[in-house]
Order: sequence, then structure tokens, then C-alpha cells
Amino acid sequence: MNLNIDKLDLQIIEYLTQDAQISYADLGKKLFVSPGTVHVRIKKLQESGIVSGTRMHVDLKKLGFDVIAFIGIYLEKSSLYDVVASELVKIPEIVRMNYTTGNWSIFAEVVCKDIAQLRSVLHDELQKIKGIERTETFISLEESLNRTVKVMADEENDAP
Amino acid sequence: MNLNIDKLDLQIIEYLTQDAQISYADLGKKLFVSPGTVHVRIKKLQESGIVSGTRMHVDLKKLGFDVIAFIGIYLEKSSLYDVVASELVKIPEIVRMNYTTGNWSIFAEVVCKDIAQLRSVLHDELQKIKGIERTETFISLEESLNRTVKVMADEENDAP
DNA sequence: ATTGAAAGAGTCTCAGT
DNA sequence: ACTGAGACTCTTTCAAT
Repeated sequence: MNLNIDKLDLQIIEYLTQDAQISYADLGKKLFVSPGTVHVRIKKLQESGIVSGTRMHVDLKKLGFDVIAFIGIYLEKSSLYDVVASELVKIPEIVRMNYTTGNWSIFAEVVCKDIAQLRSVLHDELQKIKGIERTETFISLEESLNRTVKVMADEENDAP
Repeated sequence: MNLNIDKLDLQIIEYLTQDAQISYADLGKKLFVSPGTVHVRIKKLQESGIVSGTRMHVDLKKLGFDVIAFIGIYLEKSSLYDVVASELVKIPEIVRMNYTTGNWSIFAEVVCKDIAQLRSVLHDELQKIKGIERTETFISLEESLNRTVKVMADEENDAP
């Protein structure tokens, strides 16, 4: 698929990555193009695979998920990455996994209802996975920022 | 605001946090209620602040952002958190910040186009912020999982 | 590639249960 | 609190530029 991304595409991405609820009509007004053009561009972005989907975001604390934690995982051998990762995916509390440089082989993020549930993930779930040497856990006491990356270099702005 | 979240609410959240594009009509069919009921529930979730918004997701690599990295930040004094955080927010490459237990005071995530840009963030941007003692950087070589938390304990399933 | 207009689909409201 | 139907808005298509 061809990826000829111009300024208009980036502007559309910039808006929709922050709020995907805005209508094509309103977005068109902001960007001085017709709703049809917005539609064509978004369709292009979806077909090219640049847009991978749309997700609703919820306030996890209000749903009773009070604990976010990061877990650095040391493996006995780094070649065990795939097999350990495939076990970790089965744990629903794990929402993200990255294969990283540095101390650990795997860096994971978990979301739990409380400390007891986190303890259960660490002690019950992770312990039974073969290949994990040890783990280091960092509990988030406060998430002070969570945003999307700015896809446009701020060369130009658009008039009101 | 009252938060009386029942099973139907959780099912709606479960679907929409994975794909916010599904129509109320289709969601109603899956959950055996009318589109109007889905609408009422979602409106309730939005007004109660449980739903914090909807975001389009993009494949960052396809937009030229090839580097995701995690940065652990040591502060000279942990009381400097607020003042340092307010400086970090100004750096557009930083997309997430957590105040964590353990080694570091601040744990940040950055998204960059390439290693040169990451180096610039570390060397040019972070260096000039007073109060940062040192940093540790972990570059993600692969993101093998990125999903939302399962909000429903899997007690019950719904028939097809 | 963008537009304006028409057709189709979805959201939103409300009276009834 | 849920539903079904109507009113309304938005998406989607398409011929024309």
C-alpha cells in the first residue's frame, strides 16, 4: 500500500488520535475541506493500515482498578523470550509487553483491582512460568500524563 | 455522580474499549438489547466520567516513529517531582509519565522518529531540567502486546 | 484529488409499557 | 428501565470538475 501522507492527513490524525468522536463534518470545518474529503482521507488511512483502530478510554479507578504497575522480567536465557511471552499473554492483568534493551528482557505493564490481585499475579501467575529468573516491580502511585505523540512537526498552524 | 455499574455496562465497556467503531445497533444485537438501551447506557457512562474519551490508534512505525523507549528518572530530591514533571510535559516526545515506587521517582515513556531524536531528548531536553540526577533508558525492540484490561471477571458468557 | 448533493445508515428522543 | 418508531444527523457514494 502506498503511503503518501500529506499535511491534511497528519492534521486529521492529530485530531482523531485525541478525540475520535468528532464528526467528519466538524473536522472538515476545522481543516477547511468538505466532509467527503475527510472521509476519503480516513478511508485511505484505514486501508493502508496506518489507522489500527479506535478505542474508548475509561477511568480505570472508577471501575475499581486502582493499581497500575510495571514489571521488569529477567529471563534465565534471553532465547526464552517467545515461550515466556506466550505464557504472559494468557494473564489478563498484563496489558502490555515490550522486549527491551538494558537490564530486563521483558518489560510488562499490569492493571489490577488492588494490591492483593497484584500480589497474586506476581506470586501465583508469574512464579509458575518456567524461564523467568526474577522480577522487579514498580507500582505507579500517580499517572501524571497519558497522551498521544504529536505527529506533526509544528511548522505551520491553521487560522481560526 | 452515581456509579451503579451492572453486567450490561461492563459488557459495553468490554466491547468499546477494544473497538469503539461498532454501531449501537450491532452492539445491541450482540448483547440482546435495543440500540436505544445501548445509547442510554453509554450516555450514563460518559456523564459519570467513567468514559474519558475515544481515541483513534495509529501504527507509529508507518508514520516514521520507529523508537519507543522507557526512561527511569532519578531526582535529586523526590520533593522536586512537581516542578520536574511540569518541565517534562513540555517535551512533546514524552507521552506518558508515572510517579512510581522503587528506584526512580519518575518513569516516562517517549516516542521518537529515530535514535537521533531520542538522543536529543535525553541529551538536550532532559539535561537542561534542574533537579534530575540521572536517567536510565530502555529502548523497546518490539512491542509484543498492547491491549486493554478485561473489566469483567469471566463468570458468565452470553450465548450466540 | 476535491466537491456538492442524494441515498443510506446510524444516533437520539420520547411516549408507552 | 427497556422498547419501538420517528426525527434528525452523519456517513458514504458518485457524477462532475
